[in-house]
Amino acid sequence: MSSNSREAILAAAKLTAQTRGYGGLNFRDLAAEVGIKAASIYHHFPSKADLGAAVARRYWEDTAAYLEALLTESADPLLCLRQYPETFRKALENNNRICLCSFMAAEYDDLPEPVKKEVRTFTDVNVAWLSRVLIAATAAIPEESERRARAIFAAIVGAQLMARGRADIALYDTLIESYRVAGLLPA
Amino acid sequence: MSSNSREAILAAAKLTAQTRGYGGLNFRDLAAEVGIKAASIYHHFPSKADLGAAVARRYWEDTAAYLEALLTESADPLLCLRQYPETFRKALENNNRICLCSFMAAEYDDLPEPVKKEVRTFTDVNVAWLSRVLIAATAAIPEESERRARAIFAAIVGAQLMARGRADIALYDTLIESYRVAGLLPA
DNA sequence: ATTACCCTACCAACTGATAGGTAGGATAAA
DNA sequence: TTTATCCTACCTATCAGTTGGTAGGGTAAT
Repeated sequence: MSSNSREAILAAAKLTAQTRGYGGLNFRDLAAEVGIKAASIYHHFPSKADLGAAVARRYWEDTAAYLEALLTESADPLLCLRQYPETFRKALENNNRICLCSFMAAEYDDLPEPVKKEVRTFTDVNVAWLSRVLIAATAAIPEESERRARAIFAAIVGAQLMARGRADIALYDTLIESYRVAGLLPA
Repeated sequence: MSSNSREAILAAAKLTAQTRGYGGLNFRDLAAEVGIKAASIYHHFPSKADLGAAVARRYWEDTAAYLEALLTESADPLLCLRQYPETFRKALENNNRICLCSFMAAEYDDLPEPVKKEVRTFTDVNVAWLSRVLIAATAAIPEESERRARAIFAAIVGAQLMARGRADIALYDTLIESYRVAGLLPA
């Protein structure tokens, strides 16, 4: 445990950014949540941009690990695919939060370049995983499955955002169900 | 012409909010764009919350009028439906902006109640219009078409957000095309 | 004695908001 | 037709609070 505070900062920043975005992050509140002073954060992160990038990076790293574990546990790729929307549902369950990178995608113009890069990678990780699972589950050709992977990802992100705007998880569920009915997601 | 500045403020605030959100709005920059002083904005809007609500309200009013005109001009509801994604495309064309209410949906927790209300109405206006057109175009039952309307709206919002995160309008186009292929949107 | 970690005490810049005033046009009573 | 009164639309000056960030010092473990 080289640094407990660093991890605590990262965790608190993640939760805040899922509710208030990158612009909503501030050192004082963050420090208070962790139990240190604002200036002490600078010992772990040289600037807000660095913190933001670290948070976004950790976010896609965790996502990648989680999705990988899903595939390892289950032999059935179709089952994995059906479970995918559950990942985004969890954010809503956690106090009507949304995906960190969805929020930051909205804030894109105001993001420092290093943060932008990590946000982009989050999308890449998700699309790559979906595409891979899609190929395994439906035997589609790579190019086609990549297009479909992107469509699924975008649709789910939109569903999450719309559900947040109503603070209504049930709305998210019906949207996902509608995607299945329409044929965007496997039934 | 009771007040030209009021309209100018509304127009400038709309553009800014589409790029930086409600939190990104500030009186000084806004005033500078309009050509007046920050304090003078208070003559037209009692508070930032009032300004935000007025901007969001004007936004859905304009959208409602535009969509209504679409229906009036064309006799074919299916054609209207096919044109719908074009509305959201225009925001991206305009300097990689997104729908004001998508951004504000992300910021939902930090929004004053009056602003929240107008943001919700924007969704209602869009879903109601889509539902109506869907019924006319596909002869579906109201309940079913409402579910589908919501799905279409959410998917398009997601596509717009994803395209912004890459500053890539072509990505938006391929996503919409994928929705058609998948059967979410009419081909 | 060096490093990791955290502190107090600042700072300049910026935030929404208020107080109080000015210029000019409309209205209406004298 | 002058005078008094009010209104719209803006101004300057200032406020208290918050922001990201810095300087420099303390302390405990290695």
